[in-house]
Amino acid sequence: MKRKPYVTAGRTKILNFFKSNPDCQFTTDEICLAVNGGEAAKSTVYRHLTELCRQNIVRKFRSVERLCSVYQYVGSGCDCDAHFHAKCVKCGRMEHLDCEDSTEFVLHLKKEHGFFVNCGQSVLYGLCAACREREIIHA
Amino acid sequence: MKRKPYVTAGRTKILNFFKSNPDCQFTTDEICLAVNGGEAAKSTVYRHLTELCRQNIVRKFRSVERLCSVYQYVGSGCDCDAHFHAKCVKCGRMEHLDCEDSTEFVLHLKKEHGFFVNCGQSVLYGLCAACREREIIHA
DNA sequence: TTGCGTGCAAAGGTTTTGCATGGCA
DNA sequence: TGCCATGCAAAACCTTTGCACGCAA
Repeated sequence: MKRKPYVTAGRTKILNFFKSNPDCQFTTDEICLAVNGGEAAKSTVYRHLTELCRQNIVRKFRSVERLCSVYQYVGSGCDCDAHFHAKCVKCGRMEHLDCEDSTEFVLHLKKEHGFFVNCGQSVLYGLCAACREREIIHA
Repeated sequence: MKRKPYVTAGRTKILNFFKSNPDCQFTTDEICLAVNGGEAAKSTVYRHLTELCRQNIVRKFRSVERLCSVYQYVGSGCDCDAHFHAKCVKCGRMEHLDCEDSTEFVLHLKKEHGFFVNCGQSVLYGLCAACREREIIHA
């Protein structure tokens, strides 16, 4: 049987997609769909994502809603291990909380609770201003 | 073929296990094993856990290490939606950060970032004091 | 021709679901 | 007897892995 012609699901395409949607997390489904209309093999996309994670260019998180992974671009030179991340459960946008209060809170955790938090791994979930607004209007 | 006799994997057994290990998260494997030596059917345990979640007695989280869920007792009368949780990635213990600074940080997120955080859903990952100590000694 | 990227299929792990049955009231 | 909890198996879902092949240098 003839195999279908190859679709480029290459690293560059995936990276470009991430870069054009900064601060957002995507499932593998979404990445597949965005990169080539879902035509490429999932396994190929997984392989690229695994490699990109290994190189600290993207980061792998666990989805709160579903039992799957989500990926986000972190290669923008921003040190994501130094601040918290706030993810809107509505629109999926990820905010980098790179402010003094955030740093202070990390220090507080260390001093008062003896807890050495790993910021890069810790995501705060909630509603961003825009989505909150929309929710109030619709209520 | 004869089916093996029934093992009580009941709600009460699971609840007792959770209560005797407060602030800890468990995988379904661990729950099965603890409740009746792993003899009960997983599906039954899942059914109980789903029901307990629906009633807000236990809470379902996503494991950071593996692609599976972990469950934790939250029915102790403590309002877990009002404070952050810090989970030690080493020992698995979950600390409730019920302090003023935590509350203030939530307020800061709202005021300065317009972000309405859902505390109950937000888990900070890192190392607790004890595990950090051990890590330093072994280094 | 050589080597890398890709597609396909199978396997592995977690969770859900359907159905028949055990066991208690 | 009737009902609910349980066991078992299959299915669904996400991810990984092995292998063969397309495609470009």
